[in-house]
Amino acid sequence: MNEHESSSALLKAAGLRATQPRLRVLSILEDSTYPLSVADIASMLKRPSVDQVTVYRTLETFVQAGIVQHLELHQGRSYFELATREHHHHLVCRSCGRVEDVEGCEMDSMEKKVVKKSKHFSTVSSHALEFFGDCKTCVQTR
Amino acid sequence: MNEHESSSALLKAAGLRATQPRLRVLSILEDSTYPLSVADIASMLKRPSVDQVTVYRTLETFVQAGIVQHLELHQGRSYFELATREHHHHLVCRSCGRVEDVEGCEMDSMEKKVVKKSKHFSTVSSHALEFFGDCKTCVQTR
DNA sequence: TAGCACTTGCAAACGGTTTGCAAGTGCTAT
DNA sequence: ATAGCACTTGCAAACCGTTTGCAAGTGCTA
Ligand SMILES: [Mn+2]
Ligand SMILES: [Mn+2]
Ligand SMILES: [Zn+2]
Ligand SMILES: [Zn+2]
Repeated sequence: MNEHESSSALLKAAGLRATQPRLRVLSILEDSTYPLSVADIASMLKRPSVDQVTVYRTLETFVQAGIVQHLELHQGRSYFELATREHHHHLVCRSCGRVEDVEGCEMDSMEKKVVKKSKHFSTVSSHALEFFGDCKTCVQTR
Repeated sequence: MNEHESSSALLKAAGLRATQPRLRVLSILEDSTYPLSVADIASMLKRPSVDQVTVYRTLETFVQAGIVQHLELHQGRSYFELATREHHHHLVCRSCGRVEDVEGCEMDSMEKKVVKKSKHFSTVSSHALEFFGDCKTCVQTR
């Protein structure tokens, strides 16, 4: 089974039609080593192009199906990456936007403390954590 | 020195003119126990009203002056709170948007680990951390 | 291979935020 | 106290990422 066939199977297993736009978006996400914005993905989809609206809808569909994770890294823009990875966070360059994975989350104990101390909440179901800095390239250029 | 005078002095110390809109926005932030959105603040400014654009510019000015902190709690909306507080994080209700402070940040050691493991970054200057859950009121209502 | 439901493209709407510009106001120097 | 200027404000409109409506297109099933 080649990769096209397996992607197709993945979509069908999720109850989704294996359409051209979906297969191509999935392939782009599989090839990327960092989270991508909708604009990133749309700009990689040429010949034939895929409408940006279709990219939005495809990603939303993938999120609902649990195939993709939606991230809010900075300034109100949405980023997406495959959900097949272990829970992790990101390190973002304030200057160029470069994103690097941060493995190893140690928030479990803190979440418990948060619940214990909270007045208005009895459960904490998730958290968002990003680190910010300037990447070596940007530090050098300055 | 009453509170109006001290607010006025605070602004002047930052090299800012103590205008009516600025004094009123500052007072609203001082009175709030949780971060406020621009819409929140604008809706509290009646008789006479203050244009939403002015609220945006005032908050941006305050952020530059280090008086106010800009938070991105969840997609598409900016929140602001006084920067005079100790570093802390927030617990946000996914259902109604209620926000509660979370005191006690334990990220220092994790930031060091992140830097040590990073390939492309040599410093981490800050982090954003929010916890999400459903507040007791929303859990009950469901 | 035909038919239908699901999916896509296009245009337009949306909502938070930013910008341009003329009118207004706080501050400083008289 | 007042005049003058720079800074600030209000209003209208632009901006930009995202969402929605609808007709045309396409994957899947029978
Ligand atoms: Mn990642
Ligand atoms: Mn707070
Ligand atoms: Zn985590
Ligand atoms: Zn912290």
